[in-house]
Amino acid sequence: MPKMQLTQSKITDAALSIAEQQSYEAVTMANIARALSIKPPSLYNHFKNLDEIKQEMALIAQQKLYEALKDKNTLLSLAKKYVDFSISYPGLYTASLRGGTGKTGHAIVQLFANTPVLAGLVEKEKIHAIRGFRSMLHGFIDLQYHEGFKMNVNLEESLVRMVGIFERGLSG
Amino acid sequence: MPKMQLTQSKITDAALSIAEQQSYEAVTMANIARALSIKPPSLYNHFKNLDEIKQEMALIAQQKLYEALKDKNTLLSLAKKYVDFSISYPGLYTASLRGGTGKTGHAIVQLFANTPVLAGLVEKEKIHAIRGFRSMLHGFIDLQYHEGFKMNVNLEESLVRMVGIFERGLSG
DNA sequence: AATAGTAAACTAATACTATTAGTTTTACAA
DNA sequence: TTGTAAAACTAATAGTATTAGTTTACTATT
Repeated sequence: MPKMQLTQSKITDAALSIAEQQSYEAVTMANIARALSIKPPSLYNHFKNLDEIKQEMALIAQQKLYEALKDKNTLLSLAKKYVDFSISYPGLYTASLRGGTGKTGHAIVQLFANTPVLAGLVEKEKIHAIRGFRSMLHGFIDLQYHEGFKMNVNLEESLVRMVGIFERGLSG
Repeated sequence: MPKMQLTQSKITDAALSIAEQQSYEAVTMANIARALSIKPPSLYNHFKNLDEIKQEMALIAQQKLYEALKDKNTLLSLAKKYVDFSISYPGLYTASLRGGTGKTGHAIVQLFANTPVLAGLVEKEKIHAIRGFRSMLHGFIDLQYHEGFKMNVNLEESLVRMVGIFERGLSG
């Protein structure tokens, strides 16, 4: 009954907390409402629907991913941190995928673009290279995710090798 | 009321049809039951739950993927067919991911392993290379999927370049 | 052929999911 | 102080998977 001044930011904060501590699948209207001690319909006074909440979550999750990556400047260090983020915060990583490539998305792409092996390429080739590298990273993460993180032991070695092959393919 | 001799195979066939013609998300107990003109609870006489149905779907979908790939013997032709399959039958491709790496999964891996650029590598390196290549393919597909197949025009070119980079990184 | 047993369907109910309509309450501003 | 608007609510709908318990239909045996 009290008005508790609910805001969009409080809602997305709650939603991100759930994604981070439980899972992305646990981000439901009921769970968000419970975390805020309100009833689900109240959320519709601030967001059109669950999808809009997830859209907003994606933007913030992308910013957190950017923050984690921003001081890295080689393909390997970016790749390692990228994978590390997706393992440490799977819910946040999943959330980050549900948003298009906005401002933050471009900023992340720029981190890859400014890497030694990529910086020298002509624009067109650079775009394809970045697309390929990100595909590789995301695919690596997603396949691990689907297979339940089985062979964790070789995970880092596989990543290092993959990045090595890609770098050699670019510079050679 | 008639008994209509429902079998596991008829159920998975119906489920795969739904995945193929509608979407993987449309694979629900209600939809499967409707396709078979029965009520949802009847499905539980043949499968423990929806997850087991999806498990079985995964095996069959992997077989269909293998069939589509089996006559290809270069990384590029495999990659093109792989992406083609995922675009032509997104529901089937999604289904194929929900199963671990069983017999068919290994058969698919062998197709990559027998490729000219990979066949010569020592076993350990080969494993990492295959893992990397499949990650790249899957990531490429999944990112397109999440971004809604925006830039379809450059899709093929990006793929060709990616494969080129990877091949050069291996042989160089 | 009658009957027992089993397999496979059913109905009804539970507990979730998102969402909408309509109502009440709270807070703030005139 | 009172009116208005924002923000909460309750109640309901339609969808999801699943379970319990019941009935139907077929099959095999006596």
